[in-house]
Amino acid sequence: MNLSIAEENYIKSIYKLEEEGQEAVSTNALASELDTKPASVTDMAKKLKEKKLIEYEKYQGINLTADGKKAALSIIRRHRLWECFLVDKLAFSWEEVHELAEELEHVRSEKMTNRLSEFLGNPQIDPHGDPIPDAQGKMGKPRAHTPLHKTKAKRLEVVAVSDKSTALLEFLNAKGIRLGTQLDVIERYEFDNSIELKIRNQPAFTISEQVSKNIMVKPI
Amino acid sequence: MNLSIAEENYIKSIYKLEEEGQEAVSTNALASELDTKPASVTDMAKKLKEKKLIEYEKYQGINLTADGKKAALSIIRRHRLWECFLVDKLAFSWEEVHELAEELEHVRSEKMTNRLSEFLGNPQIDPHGDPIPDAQGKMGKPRAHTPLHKTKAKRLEVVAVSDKSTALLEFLNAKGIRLGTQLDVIERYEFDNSIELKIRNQPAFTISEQVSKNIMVKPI
DNA sequence: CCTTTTATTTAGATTTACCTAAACTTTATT
DNA sequence: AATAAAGTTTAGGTAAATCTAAATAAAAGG
Ligand SMILES: [Mn+2]
Ligand SMILES: [Mn+2]
Ligand SMILES: [Mn+2]
Ligand SMILES: [Mn+2]
Repeated sequence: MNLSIAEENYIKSIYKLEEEGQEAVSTNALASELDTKPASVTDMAKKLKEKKLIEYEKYQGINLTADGKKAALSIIRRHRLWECFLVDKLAFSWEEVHELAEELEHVRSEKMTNRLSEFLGNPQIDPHGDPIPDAQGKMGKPRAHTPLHKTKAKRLEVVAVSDKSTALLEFLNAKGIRLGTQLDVIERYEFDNSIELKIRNQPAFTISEQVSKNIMVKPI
Repeated sequence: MNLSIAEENYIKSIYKLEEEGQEAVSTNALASELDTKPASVTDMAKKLKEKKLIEYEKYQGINLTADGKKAALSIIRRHRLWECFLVDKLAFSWEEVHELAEELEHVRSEKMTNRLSEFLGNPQIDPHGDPIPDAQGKMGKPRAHTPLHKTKAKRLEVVAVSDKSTALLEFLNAKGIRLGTQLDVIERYEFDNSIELKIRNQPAFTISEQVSKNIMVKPI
């Protein structure tokens, strides 16, 4: 099954949207995820169905087949390993690596991927806290996928971020929030669902619901 | 100047053929270097001329402009740095890295390239003995470009190989020839220009002119 | 210098991945 | 249930990078 770069990007996005809970991935959702037009998605859906990577019936949305899932996990493995490489070895910061990994992920070589993993010490999570599928395509469940805005606990540790945009990650940098950061919830404001937080030895600050939705936490 | 992958591969091949001495690079030579058809080369030549990366007049062959040369050196820098990475950090052997670097070279990020170089200790030559252009696009002259079949000296050191095919490199592996290997020329046979060689503590062996043309040496 | 051979270009197709605009389905709202 | 709105697909096009076959130009050989 030899996939083009475009096909790989589609497969990865379908995987992402399925994982986010979409029962069947809609044409519009995919188009907006891939920053393309719905008509283009329909075209590609026909091609991926032909290749048996997705199930697709007109107007019924898209789902990955077992083969499609396998392909997705392999792409995601490469993506996340390269992100680790860029952060751990080339000293990039977490907001810089996603775009680069978006390209590096398309160099397909199992040997290189496995050697890279080994070189990095077989990391289990990438710089945004997402789990890295192993060579067999098995991915550890996200260590916690409770977003900050949905937890009741008062003392929390940041385990992942779900949005990898430079905008969000730079905001978090500015506030001193990174993976492993421990947070105290001072107050939740019902009006706009904003949350007041405190990090030890620092002044408290408030974040919007938009932000808190994208911070994955576990209680400590 | 944003180049497609195809354009980058053309630029790199033109650079290579010019370096090998072609005054003006011919359509056929480029086609065979790129494993494509002459008609496709003509099409691309028009496009690259439009972008001012080459000088080209119908039937007159192709030459890189200053801009074209700059682009070529930047691609070659990335290619060779990735080859170093694969050999030095991921323990690949020299015959495995060219194809992978052929893809990795197209991920364009000056920051990543420079960080990679630094991470590798700013290497000056790649695993095949070719010099690596620096961040400013300056490339050290090949340390020696005397091919074995043209030298008179009896005691030699291997400094580079000019053909990067798996076939040649595996042959050299089998004979114990790598960068830095010291060779004694035992005999030159005029009939077929084959050469009998000896490496210290090993039995002598003979190589064809085909092979000796691709081994770059310096006297010691 | 004329002719044959070789090299190169043009013309016309094809494939992939897009796009816009129009048509059609599904779903939501009165 | 009828209609409006939203979502999706089709039809028809474009641009990039290929290709084959035919035409044309350059080079080589007598
Ligand atoms: Mn990422
Ligand atoms: Mn990608
Ligand atoms: Mn190479
Ligand atoms: Mn390449």
